[in-house]
Amino acid sequence: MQNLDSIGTQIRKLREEAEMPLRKLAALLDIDQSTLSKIERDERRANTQMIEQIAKIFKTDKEKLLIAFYSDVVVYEIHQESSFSEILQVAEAKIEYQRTSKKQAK
Amino acid sequence: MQNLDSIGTQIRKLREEAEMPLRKLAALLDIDQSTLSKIERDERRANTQMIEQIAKIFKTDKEKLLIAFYSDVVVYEIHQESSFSEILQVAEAKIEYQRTSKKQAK
DNA sequence: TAAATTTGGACATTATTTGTCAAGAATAAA
DNA sequence: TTTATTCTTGACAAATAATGTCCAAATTTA
Repeated sequence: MQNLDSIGTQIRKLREEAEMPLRKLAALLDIDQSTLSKIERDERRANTQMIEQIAKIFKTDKEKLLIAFYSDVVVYEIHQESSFSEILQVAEAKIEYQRTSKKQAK
Repeated sequence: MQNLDSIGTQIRKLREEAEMPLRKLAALLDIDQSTLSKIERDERRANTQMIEQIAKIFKTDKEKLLIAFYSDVVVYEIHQESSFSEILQVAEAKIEYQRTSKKQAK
């Protein structure tokens, strides 16, 4: 199954497996080390450019990281809602509908 | 199946079915009419308190409106991503995991 | 202990969201 | 068509949230 670790945890694991200090990864990403520390502990959000750079640095699948990243975003938005399962179903149907119809569903 | 109209469209339909002018609903919700106009056309976001008030005003199912609202939020966050289906799957698994485990998944 | 690494918190800066207004466009009524 | 009503648009300020930066404290490693 898919990796259910948060994007922060996945980044930290990649970094630790590579035995790279946080300070160094922060430098590569051109962000403050305290910012990266917070990202790895899910106190701040990464952005997609960072995810892409991280995938390159650790030679890992960019798409998997992006899935971890966006699923965290989705969880953050709806985790408190009891009907989360219906919400996700409807969201999927909406996206599919937008994709398949020429005209944009407004 | 569920209603795939955007939350804005659903609000507008409820209001028009009740033959209530936008101006009046805006007053009931205590927001500017231009703000409501934008919400109905999905240019601005409603919030959950508005949704709840609207459900009461038009005596409709609050939960269905909330599902429309949150699914729009989710669509907005991930619609540009090709792996949206996987993202939603992982998001659901994450939420279920959080719910079933005593300890919070961090 | 000393060195290196990571974390926490404060703060300024920037970006995004929200509220408000007034004028213009569209629609309906007279 | 004129008038009245309703709705939309854009501009702007105010409030809120996100981001970048610094530095000292805490933690971990050697």
